[in-house]
This record gives sequence, C-alpha cells and structure tokens, in this order.
Amino acid sequence: MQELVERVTAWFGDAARDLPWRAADRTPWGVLVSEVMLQQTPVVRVEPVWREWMRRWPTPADLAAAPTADVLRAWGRLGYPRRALRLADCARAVVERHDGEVPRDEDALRALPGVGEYTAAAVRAFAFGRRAVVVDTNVRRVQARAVTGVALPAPSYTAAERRLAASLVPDDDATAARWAAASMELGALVCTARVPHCDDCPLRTTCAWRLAGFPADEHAARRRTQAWEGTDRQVRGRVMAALRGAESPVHRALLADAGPPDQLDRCLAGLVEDGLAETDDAGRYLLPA
DNA sequence: AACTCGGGGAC
DNA sequence: GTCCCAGAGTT
Repeated sequence: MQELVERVTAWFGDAARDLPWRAADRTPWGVLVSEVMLQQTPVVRVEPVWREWMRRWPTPADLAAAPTADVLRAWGRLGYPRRALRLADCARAVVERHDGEVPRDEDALRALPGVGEYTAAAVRAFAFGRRAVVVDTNVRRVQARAVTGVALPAPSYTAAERRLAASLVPDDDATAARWAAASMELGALVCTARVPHCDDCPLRTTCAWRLAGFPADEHAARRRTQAWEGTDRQVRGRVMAALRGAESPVHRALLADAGPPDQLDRCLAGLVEDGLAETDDAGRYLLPA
C-alpha cells in the first residue's frame, strides 16, 4: 500500500468524528440520506436534521409515503430544497425499482434521483464497504496539496484529478473504503481550505505543497464568489421560509417582503415549476401536498 | 463548459 | 463583507 494511504488511514483511526451515519447500526438508506444532505452543506448543520429525519422516516418506503409539505418542512434550512424533492423521488425509485433496498450496483445508484458521481461512489464505500473512487471537495484539496503540490484544485473537477484519485485508491474493498473516509476526514479537519493545520497533519513531512514552500493559489483570480444579495436564490429562500412557516395558504401580498415585484413573480413561478410550491384556487401559495 | 440552485458560520 | 461547505441537473 502507498505510504500516503497508510499514514492517512492510521491518522483516521484516532481522529475520526463520531457521526451517526457512521455508527455500527447504520443502514444503507441512512448513508444515502446523509450523502444527499451533505451535498454542499456542512456536517454540523446536517447532523440534527438527519437524526430527526431518520427517526421519522427510517426506510425508503416511509419517505416515499410522506407528503411533500412534511418533507420540505423537515428539510428546514439545509438549503437547496430541490434536494429534498429528489430524495423523496429517490425513495420512490428505490421502492419501485429495487424492492425498497438501496442498490449496490454503481450504475443503479447513479440512476437514482439526486445521486451523481460522488454520491454513488460514497454509498458504495460507506454503506457497502466496497472499493470506489470517492472524490469530494475535501479529497480534491488533499490530493492537490499532498500530491500535486498546489494550494487548491482548479475551479472545476478535471479528468486529470479523477485519474489521480483513481490511482490512489487501494485495491481491496475494506482498505479502499477506509481510505475514502480517511481522505475526506483529513480535508475536513486538517487540510482545510482557509487555514490548514499542517502541524497536525500526518502528511506534513511529505506534502508536495509544503515541500514547495506553500505556493499561492494559481486560480485565485478566476474564483468568483457567488453573489447572494438580491439574487433569485435569496428571494426563493425567503419565499420557502415563509411557506414552511405558514399554517395556511399565503397570499402573494404577504410575500412582498421577499423581493421586488417582478423578481418575486419570477421566483414564485420558478418554485411552482420546480415542484416546491403550488397555488390553491384562490391563487394563494402553499407547500405541495 | 457554464449556469443555477440556499443558508449559515468562521474569518 | 468574503469564503466555503461530503454536488447534481440542465442547457
């Protein structure tokens, strides 16, 4: 085994966080739910929502039968609520296509709503203990620094990164699955984006970025922070927060604080189009049944 | 390849 | 105010 893998997996033995979707009594469905919730959302915010979600809907069949309004309220403020719709669609697909059991086959996983390249690989590794090339934002950063010797990976995932990641994955299932969890954990806890904790890193003596003298990020100029103030996403978020909190359908006039009239209309139409909201016969807005 | 899609905590 | 977070789907 490569020394890189050995050092990181050994470190993981002591440093691994005690997360509920890693517990001995975890289920493949619980792992899948956690992965969807964790898409672009930090662990600390997901954990309490995941616990309540799994208590309420422990199996795909349970979630498949839940009203959309309940699903969206339970999703709460995790963000990107379309993920909640896809997760419910995913539960129905698991029930219909796979007799209620999360499939182990990578192609079958990828065919599920809300499951892309990363999530399919993560479920393979973490739910079933199988070999998979699991590359998230943490792994990209760890290999960019430790192997390639640059401060941060390119803005978008490249074929070269995928090839490098594949070359690092150990051959046997158990070690590969452990490497996947360990390399992600290193990026999340030590090899962090803003202020890396190199003194605590198991790779501090071999890290290519460190040995090169911590060269600056070459892509810094091209990274554009996503605008937020005044965007449709902000307005949509305000509308969804209002609908989640409402006990009865909401008249458009009561949503006027969410944004300027034209933008509000556009966002309302978009939310209806996305299946995140609907209107009653009086033209008021509510979460879908 | 570029774009859209939330929300909040750390700095 | 800026950055970043276990990405996916659409165009």
